[in-house]
Amino acid sequence: MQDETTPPKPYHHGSLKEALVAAGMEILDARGLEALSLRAIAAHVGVSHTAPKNHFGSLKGLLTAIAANGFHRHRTYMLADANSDDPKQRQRAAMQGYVRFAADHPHLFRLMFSPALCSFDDPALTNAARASYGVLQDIAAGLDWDKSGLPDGARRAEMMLWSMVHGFATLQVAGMTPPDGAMLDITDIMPNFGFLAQNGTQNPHG
Amino acid sequence: MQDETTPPKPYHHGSLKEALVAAGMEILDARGLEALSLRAIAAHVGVSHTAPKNHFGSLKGLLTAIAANGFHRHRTYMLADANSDDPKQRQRAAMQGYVRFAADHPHLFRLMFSPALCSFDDPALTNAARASYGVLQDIAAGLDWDKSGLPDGARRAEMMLWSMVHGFATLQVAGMTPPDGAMLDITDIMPNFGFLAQNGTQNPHG
DNA sequence: TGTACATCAGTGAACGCGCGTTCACTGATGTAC
DNA sequence: TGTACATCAGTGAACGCGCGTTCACTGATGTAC
Repeated sequence: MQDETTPPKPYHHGSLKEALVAAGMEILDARGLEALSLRAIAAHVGVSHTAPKNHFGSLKGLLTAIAANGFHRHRTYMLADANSDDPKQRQRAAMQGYVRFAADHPHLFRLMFSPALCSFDDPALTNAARASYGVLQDIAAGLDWDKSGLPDGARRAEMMLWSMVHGFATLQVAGMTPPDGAMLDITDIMPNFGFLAQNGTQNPHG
Repeated sequence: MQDETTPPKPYHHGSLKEALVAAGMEILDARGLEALSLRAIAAHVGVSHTAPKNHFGSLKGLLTAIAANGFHRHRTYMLADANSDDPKQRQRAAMQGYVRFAADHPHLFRLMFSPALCSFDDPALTNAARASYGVLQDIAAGLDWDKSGLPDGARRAEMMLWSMVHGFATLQVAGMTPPDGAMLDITDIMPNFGFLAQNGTQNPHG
């Protein structure tokens, strides 16, 4: 007795692949990385827990797809203010976007940097990660950070910027702040980076 | 038939608590964080897997003790050159020690910064972590990093230094390096920190 | 236009695994008197 | 010096749980002719 408003659930899902990735995201945000199992994801979509195998091969394949999607969103966060006229503002926004992404999706962020869980042999994942890293690269290129005259100055600047913002995000996600610490903004710990500084935004004295 | 060279194993271990922590360290280094279970640790010591409960209450209690021990070793790594006459060298060594610890004990490092796995309510853990952080604080105090005139300069400098070195170590442990990247030394990405720089140690040109 | 058949997508029961915890217990130790 | 007893430390079987994978299967779709 199936009336017209509740059509029978079709045998084939139609877009199960995308649905599984989306479900994985939701479980990550709601219940964390430890709750992210094949069975949990399949149940969230309302499908047999063996169904994902057809699309992803194994759990690791599904986690890899989720991580790749995460890097796309990560990039979007960093480009939130990409249309701003003010280059300083664009750069600040990218740094803040990196950190905000980690704060909004701490477990996804962890997954994305866990080579034990997702496979960085997968081009979809590495391409997504590279695209996200490209935003950082563009900023580092303008930094003129390394004045030592040594070669590899560009890479040093990139690695410096990446280390700092990644460390900040990681520590924040882990709840690690200096013993007496109030929350700082990422741009407030890099005032020496001329065009990144956001002087006077909080508690200016004098 | 027990000869004198193989005395019977005593019913009481004598120093099971310490032995369990040591076993946990060894399992972490040899087989990783995922292999670190109550049963594995107990088996490594040669004891019933319910025995740890008497000393640690639960798995989390044992992991917390392991993490606390990890922070002690972490501090020791940073103080490797603490007796050097050259303050620059002491500071460089501390940064490098932070990174080297993570490289030598990647899974322990991960555990130490996983509040989901070990309890930061335990004073033994927080004290050990604070002691380790103190080494960073001492370095940051000499940095004169924040020239903005804003209050909280000390905390900004600490957080900057901590973020950078922690990010660098985390990315290295995760196998994340810039797309074309050879391995850099932590001190090579911070040449602008005057007294931390180690100019000309690799590939100086001119 | 119809039919046969290969392929794809999803099912559901069963498997073995390792996990942390509970439980009643026993061996060893320490302490009061 | 001896004895009773409480406490501590470790045992080993059993529990229920959730996991990823395997397996034989069935429903749906697409394609060749």
